[in-house]
Amino acid sequence: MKNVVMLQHLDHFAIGQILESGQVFRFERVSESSYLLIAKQRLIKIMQQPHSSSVLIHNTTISEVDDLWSQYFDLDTNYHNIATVLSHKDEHMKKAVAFGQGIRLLRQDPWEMLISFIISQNKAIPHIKACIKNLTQQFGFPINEADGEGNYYFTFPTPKELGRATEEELRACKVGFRAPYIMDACQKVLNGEILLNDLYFLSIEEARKKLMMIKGVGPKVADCILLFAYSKMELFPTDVWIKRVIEGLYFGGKTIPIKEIQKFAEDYFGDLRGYAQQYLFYYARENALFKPVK
DNA sequence: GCACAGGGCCAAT
DNA sequence: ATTGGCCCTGTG
Repeated sequence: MKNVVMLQHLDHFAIGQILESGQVFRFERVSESSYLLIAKQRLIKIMQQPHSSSVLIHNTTISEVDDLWSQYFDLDTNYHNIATVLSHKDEHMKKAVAFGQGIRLLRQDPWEMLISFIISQNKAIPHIKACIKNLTQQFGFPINEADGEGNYYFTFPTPKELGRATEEELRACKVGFRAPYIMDACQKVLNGEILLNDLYFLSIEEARKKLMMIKGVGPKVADCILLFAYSKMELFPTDVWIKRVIEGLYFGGKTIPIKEIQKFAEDYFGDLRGYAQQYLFYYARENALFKPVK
């Protein structure tokens, strides 16, 4: 890891909150102020002291920051305005936004998000991370740079690479009943039935419908893909955490159907509901809010 | 040690 | 429209 780039005067950028808010799975926490991240076929180390507006990125260059990381970290979006609007909704949102101060919505790779969120269903985040790591080690290729301690990391396998896997090989990566789902995704992408690059230009409803043609992709998984890869900020993926935190904060703990929760989010958060979802997810999960008591 | 739930979805009723 | 089952694993 040789080249180091320093970014200064970053507004609303906290690497810990960004990576730990459940939108990305290919990272490792090295210390409180240091993370390894695998993205864009690269391995970088990001260092940021808590509450600092400066960030050090190891193993990259200025031109890569301009060409890759600026877009990946959504540096052109003004999060000050977003955070201000959401904070003024009510006291709950004020707390959630303050807690998640520095969160940004990453612009990630559609294929990686597709497979990652197929795997995510009915799994806990550490387990999701482990499965994805297994897949990359089995079917990706080594990134030409170690982490400084001799550990090697792997690219996310392409549709072609992953498409060569048998169901047994996939199950050996601990993905369980999702193995046929992954195979179906590979097949539909490889045979051109799903053109991931075209989804950028479709309406949300059309893109959603396309993604849900893949086995194992339902409404929640499709919304995560569209939010985290295609930057459809007017989506509000509603998982168990979001469902419980919305019910807890806005419906007195009453059980509410997911459809109604989505409608509430649309009316209440408007076009900012993708951001609201991210703050609320991080807030609820980190603080274990509204977990059913045993 | 065992029951349970985890960034849900499918298939059968 | 509703519901049981699901691979696997960390947590209680």
